[in-house]
Amino acid sequence: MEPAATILHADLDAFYASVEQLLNPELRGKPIAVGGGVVLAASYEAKAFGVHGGMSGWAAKELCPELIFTGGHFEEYQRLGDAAIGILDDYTPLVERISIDEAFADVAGCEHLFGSPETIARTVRTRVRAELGLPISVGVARTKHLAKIASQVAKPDGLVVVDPVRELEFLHPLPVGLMWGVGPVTEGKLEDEGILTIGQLAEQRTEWVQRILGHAAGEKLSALAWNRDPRGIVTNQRARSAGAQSALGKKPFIERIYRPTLHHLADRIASRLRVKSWHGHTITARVRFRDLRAVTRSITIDSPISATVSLAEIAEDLVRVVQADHPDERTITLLAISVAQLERDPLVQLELPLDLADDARRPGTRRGASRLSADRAMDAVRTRFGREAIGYASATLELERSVPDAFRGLAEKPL
DNA sequence: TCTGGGGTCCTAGGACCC
DNA sequence: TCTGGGGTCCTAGGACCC
Repeated sequence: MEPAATILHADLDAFYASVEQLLNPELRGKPIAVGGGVVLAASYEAKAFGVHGGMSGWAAKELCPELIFTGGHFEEYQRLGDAAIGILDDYTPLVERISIDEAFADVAGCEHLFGSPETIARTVRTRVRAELGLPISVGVARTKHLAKIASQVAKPDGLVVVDPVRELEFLHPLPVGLMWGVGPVTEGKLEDEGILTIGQLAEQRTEWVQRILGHAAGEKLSALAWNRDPRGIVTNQRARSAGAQSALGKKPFIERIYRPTLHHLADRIASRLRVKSWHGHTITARVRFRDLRAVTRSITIDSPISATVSLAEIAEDLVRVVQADHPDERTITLLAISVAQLERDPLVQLELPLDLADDARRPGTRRGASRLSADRAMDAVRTRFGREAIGYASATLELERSVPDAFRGLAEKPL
């Protein structure tokens, strides 16, 4: 007997835009974009004009002069996204959330309670529409990869069930760009070889694909082209790194500019880490120049980092290394910090001089411990009175923010 | 007037160790 | 002194995902 198609992939359609149209009936049926300087999400009416996420607001307005810019209901995005995924939880504990608006679920063994996978998918779609007022597309298949492709094919507001005996019939005529892991670069390389469909990719030997795309990517895509996808549902994924970035427009590459920005970024990251008593060992700073070329410098240190000022100082040092290596670059357009090699330290509450990296940088001092204590006091104030209540002077200066902090939180993966 | 923010994984070279 | 091979870690860059 063939294994059954029990994996669901559920994906809310044009999510932020749909929420805005839900909240304000006057926006329904109209081309709208969430965001301003950059389009974070576009309604289907706007997509018909070629407007899409990531595009500058200016370019979007060119394509669609009657485009309405709106948005800002961040709490509603979070609440409705959680509620939609919560409906999946009613049918199976095996739910893997991918982002605010997307999740996989495995309903194997749920038939006697709730009906077939297709029935459950229909029920989920009906409930999301009835209880939340939002359109959601669902794909049902035997593997995650195929379920994901099915939901993309089902959009907007549709359902596609892939019969296990007709998988390749469904998969092979589709363009390679629909595959997980094929972006513009890979698609271009394959097109150069005359490969446009998943079926054409499947015809090639794995060794050949690996030579074109690299060892790992070649092996993975060759398998996926035959719908060989070994991945199961993984619940409660934790982040392996935490970062923050800020686009700056065009700013001179000088300390007076990058120092306050790095402190603000360090503050965001370090406070997130401290909430969960995490710390990290590898710190990466990224600087993007005017031509969008980005350079990174990183360092791995034995002792853990979770104090804001220590993280900021290390990031500053890394940025100074970038500057020394690129003396001709006078303008920067983005700064980013990321912390990886995350660990939870069982000793963290002892307030030992944990920040040995900082101490190593200043032999004979024990400032790391006091920094962490000060941070914890500040965290406590923020817990009671909100993030904006208190902060480092240098980090709370008037920074130009292209995207509000409330939006940033939506993209964060739980630590 | 091209490009926001938070992530994951892979590759390739070099250092270092056995 | 030179030479071999394998494994691991670190660093920099890049592709991709939502």
